[in-house]
Amino acid sequence: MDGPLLHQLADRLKALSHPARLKVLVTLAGGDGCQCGAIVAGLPLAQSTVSQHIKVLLEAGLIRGGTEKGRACYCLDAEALATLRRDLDILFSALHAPAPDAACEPEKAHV
Amino acid sequence: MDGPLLHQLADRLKALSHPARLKVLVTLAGGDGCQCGAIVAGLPLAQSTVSQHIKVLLEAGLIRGGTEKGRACYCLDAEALATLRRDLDILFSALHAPAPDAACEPEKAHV
DNA sequence: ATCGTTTATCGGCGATTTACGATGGACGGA
DNA sequence: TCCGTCCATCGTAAATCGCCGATAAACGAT
Repeated sequence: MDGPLLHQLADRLKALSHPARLKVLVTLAGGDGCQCGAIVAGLPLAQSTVSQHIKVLLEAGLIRGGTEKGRACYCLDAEALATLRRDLDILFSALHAPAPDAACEPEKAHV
Repeated sequence: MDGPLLHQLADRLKALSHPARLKVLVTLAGGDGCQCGAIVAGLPLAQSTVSQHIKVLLEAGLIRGGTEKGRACYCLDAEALATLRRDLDILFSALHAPAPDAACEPEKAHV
């Protein structure tokens, strides 16, 4: 887990760090098809705003698609999502503290 | 995966969506102890900036600790990290497209 | 040819983020 | 006591974000 790797991971996490964008992903996975209209309908946001969120997900490489013939058509990039999931697993594995002597519990707060 | 859940997950992901903060977590897991000084030394940032990143992680509940006696002492919140990992697993599971008829490949780009 | 629909992009606004230096408090050592 | 170190906080500047309405492009239908 060195510098560039963390940077790249942070970028993808940033794309996920907004409820609207998470909802877009879940909606796309819902099989309701790929229409953008359906996505807009499911969010309390203006169409232009949703379009921008989609753009963020596209640029992060988490979804694929575009506008084919007047109609938009987006879908999850399963491969990218799998890669992200794997990278997160690596991160969380790296985050397993190696038996800390419990020397770090200032107050543990109102237990 | 409904609204509030996505919102709460997005908040935690936001805390992770910066390379410096990821590095802080990895450093804390490195067992180098909990010193803030060690963290600052490992980052190309000013001490005040690092302190703010630590604050973000604290507020997200991903790390615990504080300043005990002049010296700072932080450590990963293993429980919170485990919860986050589980929530991410739920998300990624929800993101498994249910056999999309491959009807969504506008151009697949320059293959 | 003209409309209505769908979607992306532009311009702008307020809020938030990221970064820094400076300041101040708490502590240990000389 | 007087420094030096360590850390959090404040104030601030620059950049980015999140949102919107308006607009424009592409298309189908009339």
